[in-house]
Amino acid sequence: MINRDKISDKTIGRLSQYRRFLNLLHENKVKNVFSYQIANSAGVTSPQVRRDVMLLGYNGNPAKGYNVEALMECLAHYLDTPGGEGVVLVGFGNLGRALISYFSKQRPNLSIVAVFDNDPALIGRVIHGVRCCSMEDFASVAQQNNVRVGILAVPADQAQLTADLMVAAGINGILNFALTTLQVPPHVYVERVDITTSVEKVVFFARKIRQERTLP
Amino acid sequence: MINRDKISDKTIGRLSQYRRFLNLLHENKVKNVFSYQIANSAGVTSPQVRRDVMLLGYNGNPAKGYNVEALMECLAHYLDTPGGEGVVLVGFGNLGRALISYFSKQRPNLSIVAVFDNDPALIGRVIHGVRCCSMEDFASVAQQNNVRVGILAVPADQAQLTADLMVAAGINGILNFALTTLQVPPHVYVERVDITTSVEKVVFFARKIRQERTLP
DNA sequence: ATGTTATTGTGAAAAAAATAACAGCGTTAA
DNA sequence: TTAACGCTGTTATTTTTTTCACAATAACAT
Repeated sequence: MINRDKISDKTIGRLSQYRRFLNLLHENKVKNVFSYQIANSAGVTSPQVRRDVMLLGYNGNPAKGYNVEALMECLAHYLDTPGGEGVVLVGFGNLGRALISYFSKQRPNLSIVAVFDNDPALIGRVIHGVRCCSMEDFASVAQQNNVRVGILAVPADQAQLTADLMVAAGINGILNFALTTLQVPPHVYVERVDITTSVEKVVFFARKIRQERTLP
Repeated sequence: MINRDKISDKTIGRLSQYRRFLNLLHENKVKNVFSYQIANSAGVTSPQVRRDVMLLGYNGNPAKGYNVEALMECLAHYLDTPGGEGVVLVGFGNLGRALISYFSKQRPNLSIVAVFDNDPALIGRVIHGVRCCSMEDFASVAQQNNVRVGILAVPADQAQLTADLMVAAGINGILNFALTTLQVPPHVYVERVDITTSVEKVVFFARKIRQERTLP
């Protein structure tokens, strides 16, 4: 029996990464893989991979490593929602469009059910087969499709309002690209992608490396 | 003297977030702020904030809290490159354009020096005052402008090649949006923004919350 | 059969991060 | 002037996460 209780944020992130590599292997008809190979592809250590895999309850083979298909299946069973998960996207700007094309290349388990924007000029436009709807239809579309996860790609000043709409429509997982910390009830999980912070981190550590290479 | 040595990735991320809130306060003419207010804005705890601020070497006042301007200055001194940092962006697709508009609203300390793409149809196009250049000019532009940080917003199959070009041109900090783990020399810092993984995390934890609310 | 090899699975140790706890101290108000 | 208040600065504690280390083991060659 898998214990899904005490699993951390970080572990899920890594499992998701491992899966991408496994997909690649599977496409190339590779049958087995060692922990250090997975580790290498994800930029982590091999004990880390073994430990993460242990959580899944999957057992590898000391001589052949992990069976690619079996491990993929195990990961899918662990990470994916049975029957697939529908996601809504709010914001049909450049970022929204970029996200749509990310998803169009995705596995079928995750699909964008609908895209919304409050700019009348954008409503009705189609990209990658997805049509932009008016925000007025948000609650009804989300509820009819039983959507639980929303992606927020709107300007910061509309983010909280949009998040409130999402929560009211029954969504309890939000991926937030807006440069704001959202206030949401405790039963809503928010993952934030903060591009400004990411850039500042890169700038800082890149500079730090340069300084360390120059001085000592 | 500030000790920049043993600072972690996560701390820098938080400092960057604090700064955004401080900016907001400053615009609103707020003079002082308490640790718990900063904590609240960034979704962390107040001891965490005090601890992070401690690293900067800045001291607050037990009765008034932190002086907004002084703390901002301290953060700038710590995080920013004196004279500003120029950044190059590769990839003029939807994501690239979204990033350009993110930056156009940014503080002047970070600026996009140039944007590149290898699609001839895009070269010469201008967005937010930034013109798209050919990849052929990459090395010369990057070196002439002394650029150290690059943003990678190209499809996965071109990511490694582009990263190699960046490294060859003297860049030692990369923000990678492509769905690949880059292989770079140890003196190059890579920060990855993995949208697929982020979505899968949200899906997982949203589902977990639903299950925990239904069952017990 | 059996020895060899390279890997897994996992408890134990170490490291890192977050949290708690509280002494010390400006400020304010009496 | 002084007492009360509520916050900061910092040390200690706890929790979480990662790494280490090695016994157990399946496959393969001999």
